[in-house]
Amino acid sequence: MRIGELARRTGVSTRLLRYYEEQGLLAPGRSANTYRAYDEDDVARVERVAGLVRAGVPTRLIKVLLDLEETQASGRAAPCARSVAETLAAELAGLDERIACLTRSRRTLSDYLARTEHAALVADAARTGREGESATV
DNA sequence: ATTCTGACA
DNA sequence: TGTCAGTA
Repeated sequence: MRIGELARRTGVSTRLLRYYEEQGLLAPGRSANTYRAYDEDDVARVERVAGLVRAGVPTRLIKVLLDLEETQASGRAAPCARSVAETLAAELAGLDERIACLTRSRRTLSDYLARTEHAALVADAARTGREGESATV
């Protein structure tokens, strides 16, 4: 199928489909007319990518994850290359850093607000019910 | 009508 | 990301 149909079937714009390809997330073949040619597997692949993007995973990492899955699917040789694990570990460290930074910001604003006559507006950190977090994709 | 690449907002 | 251009 060509890009238009894939876009309709996955709900992902043709613009994004080409962008994903540019990022190495998709590798459709080309028909004689130079049009991109996608197969059924690409439909699932795109849905997978879209899900990860919605989960906030950077395309750079999605590529790592997808490559890893393919490696595990075809050759059951290496469950997870050390280099891949190191990339993921570095990403984790980066997230921890950002979380720490955001936590400081949160505390600063929270403490300040608590000192005003609007202390009641301070969101309780322990508040549960967190929505919008898409499940494991 | 549909896709392609590159570029701008 | 959307969209416009100029093609094939």
